[in-house]
Amino acid sequence: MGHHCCSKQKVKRGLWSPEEDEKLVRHITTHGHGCWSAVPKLAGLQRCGKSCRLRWINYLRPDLKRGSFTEQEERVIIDVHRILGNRWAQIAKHLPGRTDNEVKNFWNSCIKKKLIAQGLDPNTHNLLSSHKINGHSNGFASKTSHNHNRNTSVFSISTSHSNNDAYVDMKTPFHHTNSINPIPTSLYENSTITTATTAATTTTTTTTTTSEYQNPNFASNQNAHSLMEFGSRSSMEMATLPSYSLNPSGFGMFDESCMWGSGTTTGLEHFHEPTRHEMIMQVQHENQQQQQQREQEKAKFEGQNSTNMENLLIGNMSSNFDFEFVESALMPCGLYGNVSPMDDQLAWDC
DNA sequence: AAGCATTACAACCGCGTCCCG
DNA sequence: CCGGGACGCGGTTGTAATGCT
Repeated sequence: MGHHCCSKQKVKRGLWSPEEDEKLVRHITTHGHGCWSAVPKLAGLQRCGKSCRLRWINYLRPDLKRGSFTEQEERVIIDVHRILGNRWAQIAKHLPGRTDNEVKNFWNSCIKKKLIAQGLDPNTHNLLSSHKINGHSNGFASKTSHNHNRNTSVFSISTSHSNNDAYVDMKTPFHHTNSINPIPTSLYENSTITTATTAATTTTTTTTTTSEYQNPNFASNQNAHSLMEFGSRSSMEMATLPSYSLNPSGFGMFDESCMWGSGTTTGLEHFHEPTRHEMIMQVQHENQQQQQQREQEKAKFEGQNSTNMENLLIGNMSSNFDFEFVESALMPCGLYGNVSPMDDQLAWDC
């Protein structure tokens, strides 16, 4: 059965033969495709126009880049997917020479599995529930907990739990993060920072939702429980991650208001045990803000080519973002590399 | 070596959107 | 405004290649 556009014709389906490819290429290179529904007849093919279009776009187009995806391309896919979700055509626009079909297949066959293996939900880029924090001995959890609590106000952390080398107070809504993170380093060759965040400069511990790009899968169903799912990862797992980021999903990374030292407090002295009501209100408030921001950012993002994407991402860093400070002061603290629990206080002090 | 399972990728299908008469 | 054709997109299926027992 052919498509409606060519239902009158007897069309072939399935894999294309080299002869068919040749006919299609010859026709399009000499005449252009014009109206696709007319192509099969003009090219002498027993195919439906839609099939010809697909074959050309996904396989025969001369500008296609063949071969496996590079690590950089993979990072871009993950990053953009986190923002846009399964919008393969949009994602593919950021990867010259790659098609939406190719990106989609690569995602389903490879990236998805990698993320799952790292304990990340490929749809939300959040930690899977099976990877909730269950112990407190890992540095990743402690590091992220520190860096998150500064902009999540009523939720706070404590490092005073003596039984654990780095205790995480799970009241913190860990999903609360700062936009694109990580950004592939290769996209930012002129920048001295290897992991970028937006530099929303919150100066107090009151709730401040920073810019955040999230895909629809992540957006709407957050609740107090799921917010806690961002959690631990063993240092061994962390060691396997690319150096550009602690968390390839980009979620739950840093609170720059703490890291960049723009605030007047360390956060640690602002311990406040939230009431249940406060927690609920907090979560609702954040969800609302995030939803609005996601919509705005998504609108901005759509239609951007890769160059504009870089500009957009960089543009979201505030002007007082101190790259040199970040690189010189934080890199040694392990904030951009593998993290050990021992780095915790040191990083904070930075 | 054979059979089965898994993987990777090409291709199809259906639906939504756009455009034009 | 409406209807139909063309196109684009995302989900799904089919199939060849590869790996494993």
